[in-house]
Amino acid sequence: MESKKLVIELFKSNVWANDIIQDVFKPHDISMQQFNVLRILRGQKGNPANLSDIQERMISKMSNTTRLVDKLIAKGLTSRVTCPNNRRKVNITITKKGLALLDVIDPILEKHEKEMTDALTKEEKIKLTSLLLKMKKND
Amino acid sequence: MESKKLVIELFKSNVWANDIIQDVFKPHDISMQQFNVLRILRGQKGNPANLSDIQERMISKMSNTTRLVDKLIAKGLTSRVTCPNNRRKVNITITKKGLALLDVIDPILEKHEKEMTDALTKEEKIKLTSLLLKMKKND
DNA sequence: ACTCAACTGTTGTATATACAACTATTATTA
DNA sequence: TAATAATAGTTGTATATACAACAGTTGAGT
Repeated sequence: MESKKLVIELFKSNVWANDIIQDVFKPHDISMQQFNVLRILRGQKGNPANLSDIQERMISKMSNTTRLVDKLIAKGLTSRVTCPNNRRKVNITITKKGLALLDVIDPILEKHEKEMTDALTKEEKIKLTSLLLKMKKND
Repeated sequence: MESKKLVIELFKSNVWANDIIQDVFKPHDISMQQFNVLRILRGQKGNPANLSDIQERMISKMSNTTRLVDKLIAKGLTSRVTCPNNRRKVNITITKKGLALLDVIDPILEKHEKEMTDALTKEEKIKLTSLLLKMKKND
């Protein structure tokens, strides 16, 4: 019974968190997944990434990273060129416009992350995080 | 920082749980949402439900419950007739085939729910559940 | 009874995601 | 070196979801 309750609460928590986070991104015409790609690209610090690099670091597995990048390119937030030394690969980089968008969204996201967890003390947040990790056998 | 870590871990936990739970339903050609509708209908104990009844009890909000029920009907798991006393409403009921499917899936789901949380003690499961509830200001 | 608002559900459209088939390129190996 | 396998990414298709517009039915006020 505790297991069932927990699993249900996990799903409810996701719906709840999703609703809040999507509201952060919606005004900037970007999805959470697209934002994650941008963050990964920024983390490359100028070095290009190829598709499998991005996929590895995405939260959800994403079989369709190609189309995700397509959309970012259409918005001018990333660029893509085929890799000269291995023409199967592509070099994906974030543009200045993409970096600027991240600069706008970052503080808003952080504010919402704080607000949505403000019913918990710092210790409770840490405890909750570690229980989630333990559940997934990831600690 | 604890807030950001927690939010990320929430999303990762959902991806993780989704993967496991979807594997439970996939062999039975049913989605988690469809299964939830069936469970709600079974909970009616013979009384029909209309769409808004179902929507209220769904985990995710579902603007498309109509089509979800369409699919269950196509599989012979539910039936739908317009409500005689209020023709705007529909009476949705679960069929014997639907009940039988739930009987098959229930123990499998329960097994997976236990297994996926078996890294936690009973007390930790309860603690985790209550922290999730507290986070959402739902306790 | 007539008009208008509210309710209930359905449908259209756009976007997102999952899975499999496919293309092009590079590496292996016989 | 020719054939085959492995790699990297793209595209097709089906399904899922979100949001808005729509249609039919009922209720309320005049």
